[in-house]
Amino acid sequence: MVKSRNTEEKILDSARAIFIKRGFDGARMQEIADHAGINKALLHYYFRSKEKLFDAIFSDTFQQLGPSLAALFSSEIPLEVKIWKFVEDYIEVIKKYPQLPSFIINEINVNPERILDHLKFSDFFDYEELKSQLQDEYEKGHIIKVDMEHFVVNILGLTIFPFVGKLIIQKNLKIDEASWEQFIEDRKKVIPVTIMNWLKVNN
Amino acid sequence: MVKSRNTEEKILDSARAIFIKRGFDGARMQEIADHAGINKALLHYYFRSKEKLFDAIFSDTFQQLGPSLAALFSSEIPLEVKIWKFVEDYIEVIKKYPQLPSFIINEINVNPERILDHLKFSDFFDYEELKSQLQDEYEKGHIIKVDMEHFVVNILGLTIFPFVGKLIIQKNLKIDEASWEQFIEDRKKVIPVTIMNWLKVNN
DNA sequence: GTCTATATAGGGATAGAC
DNA sequence: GTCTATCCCTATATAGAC
Repeated sequence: MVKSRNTEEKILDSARAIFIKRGFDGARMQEIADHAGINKALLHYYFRSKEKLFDAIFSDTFQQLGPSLAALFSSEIPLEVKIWKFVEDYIEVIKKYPQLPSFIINEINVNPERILDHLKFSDFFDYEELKSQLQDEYEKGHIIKVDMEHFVVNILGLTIFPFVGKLIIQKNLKIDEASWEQFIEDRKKVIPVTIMNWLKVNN
Repeated sequence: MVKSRNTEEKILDSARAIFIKRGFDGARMQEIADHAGINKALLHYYFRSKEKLFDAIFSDTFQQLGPSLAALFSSEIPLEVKIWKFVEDYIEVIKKYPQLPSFIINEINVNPERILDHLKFSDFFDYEELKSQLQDEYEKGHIIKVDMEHFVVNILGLTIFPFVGKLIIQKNLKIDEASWEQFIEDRKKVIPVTIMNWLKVNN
């Protein structure tokens, strides 16, 4: 029983690593088995098929993300603090799974129906709270008028894009691995500044 | 000869469509053949292997992108005009191949070496020109001091992310297909405003 | 639960007729 | 140049021993 639990976890960890690295179509059950140090047949013993194994790791991975961020964005703290904290937390989360955003984009592109149900933005954002907060700040004259949708897409784009475009950016802007870490660290400041300056009322 | 040219083009068009839709690993030579209305064996007659076919369409696709944008960014027009025009042009280009950014991210993630050589940011940006322009504007007191790297990543992130994240964004922000078109249209304004406000000197 | 061996299918690639 | 038929390998999945 204890043994079994360990094997199942080894499989899940290996499957996650390989699926994220290769994508669903590129992943091989053999490679997952090798990575877990077990036999291919054992994968099918624990999870009936490749599809089911994929579903298992995908749900599992997503339950590890999100929660902390959801709480943050729906909370009653000031908008500016929210932005700074969100970006910092979000970058830290992605750093743990740097290939995850690319992977998700991959799979959604290739097979939307397989993956879309797993994803709920609402785990991350409380839109109504955010929407009324933006409206509120605008009415008080603290910020310019912006659509919640563009606000969300701006923050996510600024935050996520460097991770999904990492190799292209690195190669073309000639940023080596050491500088890259610093570059990401710098974005924790650049992104909130970009957003806050965008929102700032000037006249 | 004329006939042959047409067949080759049909194959390239079909291959592009299927590769972009399914990714390299998910693409099937059979599906490409069906899409082109020809036989599977004919694919191998024109292009020896799946890999070679992939390389052919990839180079080909990229030669269609870029040129206009490269010229724009290295030109001597004012920074603000450059940003507005770049975003507008870039969005228009991506709209022709909306799945292309996801596809590139896919393939780079899964098999960097196969694809990375095809990609040259320098087709799009002249960094030195841009860098000195940013420095120049800063010294004149027109804009705040920003790193060229973050400037580039900001613009690209704001522009590209909506396309790669389309389905997630649509689903979670409840934007239907009709509104989506308008949303993208709106970004032609939102993005330059975001960037320009970010750069604005306030004190 | 875990292994070896094998069934079965799918897909890239080639042979050869026309 | 284009087709049909087929080869052959690879990958998922199952059977069955231990």
